Amino acid sequence: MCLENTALVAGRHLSFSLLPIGAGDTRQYAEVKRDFQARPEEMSMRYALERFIAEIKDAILATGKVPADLIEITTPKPNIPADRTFVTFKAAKALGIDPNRLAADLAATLTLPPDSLIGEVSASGPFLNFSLHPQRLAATVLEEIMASGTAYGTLTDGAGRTVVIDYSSPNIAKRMHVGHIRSTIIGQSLVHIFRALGYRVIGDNHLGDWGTQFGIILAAMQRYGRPQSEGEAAMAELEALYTRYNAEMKDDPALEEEARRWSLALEQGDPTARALWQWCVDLTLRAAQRNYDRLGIRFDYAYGESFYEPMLPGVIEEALRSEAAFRDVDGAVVAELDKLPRFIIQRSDGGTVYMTRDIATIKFRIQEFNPSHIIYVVDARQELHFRQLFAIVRAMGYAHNVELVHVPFGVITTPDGQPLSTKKGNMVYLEALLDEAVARARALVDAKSPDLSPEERAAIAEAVGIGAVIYNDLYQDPRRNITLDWDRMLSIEGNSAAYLQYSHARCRSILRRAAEEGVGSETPDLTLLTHPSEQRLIRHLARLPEAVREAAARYAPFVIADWCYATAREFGIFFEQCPVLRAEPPALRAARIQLVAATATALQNGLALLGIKAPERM
RNA sequence: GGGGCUGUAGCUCAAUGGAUAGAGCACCGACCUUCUAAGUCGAUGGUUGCGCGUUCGAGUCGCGCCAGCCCCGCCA
Repeated sequence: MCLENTALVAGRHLSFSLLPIGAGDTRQYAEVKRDFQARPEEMSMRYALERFIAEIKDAILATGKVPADLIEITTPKPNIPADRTFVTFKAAKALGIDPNRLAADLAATLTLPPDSLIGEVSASGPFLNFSLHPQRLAATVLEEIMASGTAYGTLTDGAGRTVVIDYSSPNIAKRMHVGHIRSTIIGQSLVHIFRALGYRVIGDNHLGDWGTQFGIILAAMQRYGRPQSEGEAAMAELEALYTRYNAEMKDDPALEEEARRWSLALEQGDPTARALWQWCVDLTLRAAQRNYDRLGIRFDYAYGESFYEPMLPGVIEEALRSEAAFRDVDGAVVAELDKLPRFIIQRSDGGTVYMTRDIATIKFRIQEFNPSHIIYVVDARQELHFRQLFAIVRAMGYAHNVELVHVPFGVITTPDGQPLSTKKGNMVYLEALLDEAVARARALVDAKSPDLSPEERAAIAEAVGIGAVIYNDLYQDPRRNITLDWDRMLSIEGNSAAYLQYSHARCRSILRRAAEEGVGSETPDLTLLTHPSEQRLIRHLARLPEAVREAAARYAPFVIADWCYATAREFGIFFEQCPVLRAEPPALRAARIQLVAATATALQNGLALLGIKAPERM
C-alpha cells in the first residue's frame, strides 16, 4: 500500500456505503423498520405517544368496523391540525366501502376511554384525525421526562440482543485525518443510539495494523531510526520514513529485499519484528487516543486485523469446503457469487488479503458475541467489498440470523469540491482540525461571553468547537458528501451545534435564576400549559423515543440531529412568547419551569446521543 | 463496458406512498429599560434533472434517458 492511495480514501485502512445489505440486495426503510419495532410482549407502553397510538388502534378496533391488520396509523404533516391519522383508503378498499364514509362512520361511533390521551377525533374526508388531549399530554410527558432524567428517550426494544459496531479503524503508523472522522463520529453516535434502544453494544475499532506495508515501515524504522516525538508529530515522522524508504527502494533492490524480509519476519512472529511493530501500534494508539478523548469516543475492543491472522488458514479451508470459493489454476482461492465481480481470498503465493481477515472477523464476532447485527461504518467506496464479504459469509453458511449492515458515507471535500489529499497538499489532520475548531470557538465565546472566567470560557470553547466538528458530520444523511467549510461548520446560528447548545444553556439559565430567586417552588399545575407554543414544544419533546427508534432503524444519527434542532426551534418560540419567571399565577410559573427543565433534560439527552456536550452556560 | 450513489428554493439540507413539498444560510424589513439577540417574527424564493408507467394518490415505487461522483487490484 502506498501513501498516495491511502490518502484519498478514508477509514478502514485503504483509507476505501446506509443500506443494510443482505444477500446482495438492498432494502428500504419500511422493511428494515420491522426489525426494530418492539415486539408486543416487550412493549412497555412507557411513553405517552406509544400509549396514544395504542389507544387509537384500540378505539378503532372497538367499533368492530375495521380489522386490526388494516389499522395503520401515520403521522400527518405539520400543517395538519392533528397528531396522528388513520388514512382509510386501504382499509376502505379492502372492505368495499367509500373512504370518506368509513372515516365519517368511525368518527361518529368511536368512544374513548376515560382519561384518554386522545383529545379530539374528527374526519376530514378520508382522513380520520386524532389530536392529543392537551392537558393530559402536558402532565404525562413532563412527568415522564422528570422521572426518567438522563434515561428519557431510552427503550427496551433491543433487550437481550447484541449489536457489533465496527467503526473508526485508523491505520497504524499514519495520522488520523478528516477521512477518519466520519466513521469515528457516525459510529460512536450509532453506539449511543443502539445502547439507548436497549441493545448490548460492542464497539470495535478494527485497526489497520497488518499487511505488507509493515515490511517497509519496520525496515525504515530500522534504517533511519524511530520517531522521537509523540502524538501527530510522531505519526508525521513515520509517514515521512515510509515515503523516504519507498522512494529509495525503487532504485535499490537491496532495500526492497530488506522490506520483504521484515514483512516475512513479522508474519512468522520474529520477536524483534513483533516488538518493533508493537511499539509502532502503541505509538499510534496513544496519538489516536488524544483525539478520541476529545471527541468522546470509547471502544469496547480494538482487535486489529493482526488479531485474526491465526484464523485465516481455517477460514480459507472452510470457504473451499463449503464451495463458497474455489482454487484457481494458478493456486489462488477465488469466489464468484451473486453475479458480483470475482474476488480473491488467498493469493497465488499463499498470502491472505483484507477480505480474508474480514471473513475471519465475522466468524469471530458471531462466535464471541452472538450479535443480531454487525454494523460497518465505512466509506461508501467499499460498498462492493462489503457486498462481496456478506455474500461469501452467507455462502459459507455463517450469519443466517445476523443482519450484516454496511453504513456507507460520502467523502469530505473542500468547499470548491476538491478532495482532500496529502498529494495535493490540502490534507487536514484530525488533531489540527479539532484545534482549529476549538480556537475559532474560543474567539466566539470570548466575544459573546466576556464575563465568564477564562477557565469556563476554555471549557465552553472545547465543547462548542468539538460539537461543531461532530455536528458537521451528523446533521445530514451520511451518504452525502460533506464539505470542510469552516464558516459553516462553526456557524452559530440556524441548524448548528452551537445553536442547540445555546438553547440548552438558555434553559439552564432560567432554571438557575429560578433557584437563585427562590421562585417556582409552588406546586405546578401542568394542565395550565395550553399556550400553542407550550403545546408544540411538549408534543415535540414527546417524540424523542420514536426518533431514537427511527435513527436506529435507518442507521441514521441525523434523525436525532433533526429532533434536537426542531426542539431548539420550538423552545426558541416558547422563550419569546411565554415568560417563565414572571408568569402568573404561581402554579403556571412552576409548570413553565418544569417545562424548561424537561426541555433541558431532553435536549441534553438528544445531544448526548450525538456525542455533543451541553454546557450549562454560554 | 458492468455496477453503485447522488440530483428538491441562489447555497446547504429535510420530507414513514397521503392532505398546501418544509428548514437554515444568503438577501430585504421588523423586534433588546422585561428570563442569554448564539434569539424571534415577517417578506422573497419551487415545472422535486427529463420522460413514460404503476396507484384513488408519486419528491418517494418501476422502467428508460441526462448530469455529477464513486467502484469493478493476487491493495487496504
